[in-house]
Amino acid sequence: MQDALRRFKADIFQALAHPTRIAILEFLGEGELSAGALMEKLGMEQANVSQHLAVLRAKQLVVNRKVGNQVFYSVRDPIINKVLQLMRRYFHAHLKEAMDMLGEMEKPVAGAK
Amino acid sequence: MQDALRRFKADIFQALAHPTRIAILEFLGEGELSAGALMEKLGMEQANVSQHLAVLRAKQLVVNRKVGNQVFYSVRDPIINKVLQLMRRYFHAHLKEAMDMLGEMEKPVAGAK
DNA sequence: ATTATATATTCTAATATTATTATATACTGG
DNA sequence: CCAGTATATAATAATATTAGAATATATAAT
Repeated sequence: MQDALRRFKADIFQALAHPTRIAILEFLGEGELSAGALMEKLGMEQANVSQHLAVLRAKQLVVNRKVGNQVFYSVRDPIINKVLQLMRRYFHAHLKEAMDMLGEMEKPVAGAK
Repeated sequence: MQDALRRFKADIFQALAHPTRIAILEFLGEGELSAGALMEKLGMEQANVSQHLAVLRAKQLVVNRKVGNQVFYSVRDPIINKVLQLMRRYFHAHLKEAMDMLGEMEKPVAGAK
């Protein structure tokens, strides 16, 4: 069971582990948005955004409701926003190292990347 | 910049996105441990644990100090523990769906899984 | 010096994730 | 019904991550 719980958490983190999906969640943190609106804000391909939304849906991080032609998305549980908030704090606490990490982007650590 | 920030966050989440690494961080949450002790607790191959530690090190989620023969690890910033705590709350809030998700483990969603 | 112990790295095959392109579905207005 | 708009899915090629086996390095003990 302990292990199942960890797999669950890992799955959620996996869903969070993409800049586009983080952007989506951050935009949705300010309120409900249609898929099209998100696409606009992100400035990305329709199909790509839709796929990332599918990932977030699969892990139930977002919910959607259909209104006529459009599909509106929102974050299911504000805890997720809190997690992202914590990450912001973490980022600021380690700004310097973070910048370095972003700069290199290619440290030759085995198995890592 | 906004985008760099999101890449940074995504990278951290990526590092968290594995059950073994979550287990490692949770064990370390209770206090410093040697690589060997972790290996014991996890019941996994030495090389495998070492690789996961390398990932956590690369993202600076853990720090290590060498004492003679051994290497002791600890969590660098307690914010990470808070994140894991929040995930526990999230898990409990959605226990039922979580169980379902773990049960299936193979929903055919495009781009996902 | 030799052997033993603790930990890290390299290599590799299997698997998963990603962006892109093409196509499909669903709803709306005429 | 037909055309148009909004969104989702499928297929695919490029890339990344994973576990496991083999090997390397560093320290300690004899």
